Amino acid sequence: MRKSETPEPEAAARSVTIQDVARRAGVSTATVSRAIALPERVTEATRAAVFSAIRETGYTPNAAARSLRAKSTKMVLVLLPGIGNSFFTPVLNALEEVFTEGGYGVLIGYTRQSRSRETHYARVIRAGQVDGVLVVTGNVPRDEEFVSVPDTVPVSLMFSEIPGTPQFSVFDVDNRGASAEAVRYLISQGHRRIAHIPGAEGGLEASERLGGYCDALREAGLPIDQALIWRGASNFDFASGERAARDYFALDEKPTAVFAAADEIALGFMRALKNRGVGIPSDVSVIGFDDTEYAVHYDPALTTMRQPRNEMGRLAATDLLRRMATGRDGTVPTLKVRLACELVVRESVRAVE
Amino acid sequence: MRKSETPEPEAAARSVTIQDVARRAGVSTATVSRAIALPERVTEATRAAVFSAIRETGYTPNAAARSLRAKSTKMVLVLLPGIGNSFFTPVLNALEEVFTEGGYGVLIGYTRQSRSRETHYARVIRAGQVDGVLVVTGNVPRDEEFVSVPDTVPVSLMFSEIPGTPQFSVFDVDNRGASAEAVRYLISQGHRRIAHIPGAEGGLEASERLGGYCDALREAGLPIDQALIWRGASNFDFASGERAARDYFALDEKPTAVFAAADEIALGFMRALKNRGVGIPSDVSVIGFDDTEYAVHYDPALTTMRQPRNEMGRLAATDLLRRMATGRDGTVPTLKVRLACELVVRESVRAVE
DNA sequence: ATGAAAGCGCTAACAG
DNA sequence: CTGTTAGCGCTTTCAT
Repeated sequence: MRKSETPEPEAAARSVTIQDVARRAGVSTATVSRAIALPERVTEATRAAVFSAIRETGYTPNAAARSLRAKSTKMVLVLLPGIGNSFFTPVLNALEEVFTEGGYGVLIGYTRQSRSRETHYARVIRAGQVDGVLVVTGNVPRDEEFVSVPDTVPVSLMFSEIPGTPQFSVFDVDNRGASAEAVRYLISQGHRRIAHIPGAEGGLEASERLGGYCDALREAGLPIDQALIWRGASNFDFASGERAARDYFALDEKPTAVFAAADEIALGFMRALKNRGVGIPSDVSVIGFDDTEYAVHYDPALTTMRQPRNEMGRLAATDLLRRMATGRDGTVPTLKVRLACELVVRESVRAVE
Repeated sequence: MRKSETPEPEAAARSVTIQDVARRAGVSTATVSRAIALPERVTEATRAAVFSAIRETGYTPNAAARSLRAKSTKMVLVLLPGIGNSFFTPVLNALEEVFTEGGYGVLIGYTRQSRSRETHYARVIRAGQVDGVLVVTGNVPRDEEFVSVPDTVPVSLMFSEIPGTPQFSVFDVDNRGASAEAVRYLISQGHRRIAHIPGAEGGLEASERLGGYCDALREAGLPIDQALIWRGASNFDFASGERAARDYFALDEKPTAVFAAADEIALGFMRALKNRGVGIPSDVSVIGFDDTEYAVHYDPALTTMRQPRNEMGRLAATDLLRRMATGRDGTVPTLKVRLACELVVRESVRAVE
């Protein structure tokens, strides 16, 4: 291990630059740069000399200098809402994998539904710190600055579109249609009195899912009863489901089935009911939305509409990669991809009559 | 909205630089730089002129140029193992919050227990792309290059230390002691025949927890029976718990209680038992480790040893912030912080006899 | 095929 | 208090 690897004893702190490599290889810095970027454009001998100099010095190109010159940072910003549920874990996993493979680093940002945070990240983008942005959230970044950015940096949206923004690629599902399908399934199992626990108001996903619920009811000639729509969810979380349970218990004429706008809501609701001795699905059937990790492991295993989160992540990342590669000339068209959801039948719904 | 915000029609693509601001404000670039960094060092009038020029032009300092000059990127790298469970969600949440507040961006990297990935991230560090590194994982990055980096960039470890690396700060829990405490609790409830489902072999955490299990048994004068140690976990995941259930059913003389090395393992195990009609805790008591989000919502709610993940994240981030602030002179001592776990009694353990 | 030189956008001496 | 100047480390013409 004891080699001539320490250039000069006194030059302790300074890190090794392309200059050091050039000197050592007996060539110019331009040649070193070329040997790395365009190996076929230098002599075999030169290349060898350069690479051994690189190895000997332990040289790694400085990212900031490269970015400054190239006007590209090889980083993307992934914006998440930052609510602490696990819905986003597989998404982030897929994104990190594809981006890293494509040579990009992943900078994450949690917007936490806060204006100042959105402004902060808008600044990050304008500072040229990232080459692309992926907004993974049900919450629309309302910041004007934000919507004004994308002419220079490609932006994609996951799960929730922003109406009137053709400059963004979008990867989502048909929330309304899938929700209708979920409710139709309940109806097909003989349920006639079906309640709904919507997500937090204000979000596009929540209102679409509510819309789908109503569609299916209307379609079947069933009445839409406001007493069966248990609003008040603060998020797609357990607590919202537990809160909805109070509405259930307050009701005289109970529904036989419930469509929750998210798995976590469904799980919270089920737990609260079981705690008070209500059997699922013997007394009430429950269907969720998302198919998160815990849906299958819960008891009873949750019947739900699966959103292909991993696939959506892979597609969104691949598209962004493609758009970033083609400069910012906007020659690459944006994509609006709507994936299919899939009904996953497990144990939480039973047929009645 | 139609204002003079478009500087020159032809200067479309080029982004606004400090030069543009200086010209507009009628000062030098140095003054602009100062007005931003050291506002108190310029005249009131100058400051006003500069800031209105900034506003008018929509200027945002270029991150790459700043990093190149300042030799600091204001970014940290958070390395995660990348297994798809939700254990890390709150950790990442805490980290992002503290780092963002401290003015740092968070670059994430999933090592996925892959050598090449570790090498990749070692390169990111050496490229000066980050000012600090947080290794959040039970898996030790074995890469030599990795261990050789930290003289230049502060590195901290969470959940699992690397023996012989005083240059890293460490934030973990006493896995062995906490596990012993969990098993002691089982013993205090009258259990004498207690099984253990260890985590994946090779990890320090898994072996420590197994050690704690043995400690508590020995302490109580109970035999350590290899037939009650159900090895074969591949990770801290559901599947490992389900696999352990097979060992349970294969056994003639069943244990009355089980200590699982992680909540997810416990949940997978419980689910498998319940599926075959085994009651929890009526037939078997189960205790977990971690207190992840789902432990409390499961039925029965899981009794477990809580790791203060959020607090650990906050402390680790704060320490790294502090170490990054003090240059790389290494004058700031590293910390070895061992936090206390807490037994959370819920419904999955019952007293026997 | 290689080298010289310019310059990306910014900050930090150093003068004035 | 403000301007001039140099230069961070790299890539990229433009010559040779």
